[in-house]
Amino acid sequence: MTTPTRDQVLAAAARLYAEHGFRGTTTRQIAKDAGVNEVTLFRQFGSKTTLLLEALKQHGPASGGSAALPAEPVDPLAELTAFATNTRKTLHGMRAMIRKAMAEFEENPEMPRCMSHSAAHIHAALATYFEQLAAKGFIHDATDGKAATAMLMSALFHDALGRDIDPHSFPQPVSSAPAAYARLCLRSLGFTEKPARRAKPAKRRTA
Amino acid sequence: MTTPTRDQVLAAAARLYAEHGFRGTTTRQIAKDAGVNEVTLFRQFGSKTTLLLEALKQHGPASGGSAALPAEPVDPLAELTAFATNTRKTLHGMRAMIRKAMAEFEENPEMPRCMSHSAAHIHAALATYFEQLAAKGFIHDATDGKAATAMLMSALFHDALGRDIDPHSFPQPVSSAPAAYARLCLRSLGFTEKPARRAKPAKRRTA
DNA sequence: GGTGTATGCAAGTGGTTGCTTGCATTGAAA
DNA sequence: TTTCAATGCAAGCAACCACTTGCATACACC
Repeated sequence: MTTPTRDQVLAAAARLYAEHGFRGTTTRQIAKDAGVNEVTLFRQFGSKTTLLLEALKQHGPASGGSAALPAEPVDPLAELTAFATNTRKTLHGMRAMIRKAMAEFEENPEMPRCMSHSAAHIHAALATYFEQLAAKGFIHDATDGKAATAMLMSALFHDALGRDIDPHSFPQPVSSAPAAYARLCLRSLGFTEKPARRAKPAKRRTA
Repeated sequence: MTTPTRDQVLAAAARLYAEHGFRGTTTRQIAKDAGVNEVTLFRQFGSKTTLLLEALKQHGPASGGSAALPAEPVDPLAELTAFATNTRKTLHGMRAMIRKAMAEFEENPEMPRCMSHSAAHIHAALATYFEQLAAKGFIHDATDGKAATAMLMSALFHDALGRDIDPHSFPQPVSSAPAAYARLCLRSLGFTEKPARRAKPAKRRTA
């Protein structure tokens, strides 16, 4: 069922949705961008709504795995910085689509929810990582792990979505921001940049 | 020039924009909600675009002052918690309008920018507060104050905008979240819940 | 060859949208 | 009383929208 035509249509629909939102995306433009006739859209998907829903399910943020957190923490600051950098970049690449989906939440709640699936995965990976940090003695306890997870994800999310709108509200330059978020997050959990219990010294990046 | 008619129109326009966005807001509906004839809109404002721009300038988030941070820090944890609670509530009340404005940033950059004015005020007040915390010895230094400011604002912003979409990503219950954000933020700056240098014991709210 | 399915093309339908026009009404200032 | 600006009302306009219909074409499978 994955005809090339269908994929072209879904890709064009997802791209146009990210650029213009639901109301701003017209079936004529989708057909033109996909190189097919407009009636083909309705014959294949029935309506504009189901077409765009399918497009977001397929070309949404599900494809990017992007977790990139080690199962065994060794150098928390370096690892969390890499995670933050990676996650911010992924979110930044999808910022237009995320903004549109969030804005249309009241009118179509399914679209942002299908995106929050991937966010939930990242969130869960981060929470697990913090629990292991606590188990290994890198941080005092994990009672605040959930709140710290939410704060770090919020910082990355807001940075990815809002920096081009209001750069003044974010640390400059952008390349240093994820590291700052990671460092503050770890410190908020009591991390002192050296493992408490006996842990291998491991390689340590010079800040 | 502030005829009652004009104000009714602007209020209705702002409310409908928050609910349906730019494309979803029709001049017919604005006129109906404001209780005036549709042609009055065009005679007074010329076009739908200038009307909505004016509506967001006037009924945007400019009215809410809401800073609520003391000039002289005494009990940082209590004060920052109050600030976080207050700010989150304010942002939450405007979440629909903020979402729409952010989503339409590419097509109309002025709308979200006029909203970021008030965010900049809150941001600046928070940064100043952190500087005073450092000066008073509550926290070690203020080198990370800007990043911590951004992180706290991001947490409040993301919470206010995203909790109804994806509640699973945020600390539960919502009433405890601002306090958690404030506590983690202070700890990330080295705050140990008791002033370092000699500071008056002052009244301390029992947590 | 015959059949069925996917697609293209042209045209059209009913509805909505931003915006305009022409004319009547009001109400306050001159 | 006259004047003038603001508003209402009815109608309409041109464009665009999602979606449909009827028919021709192409291509795969039997």
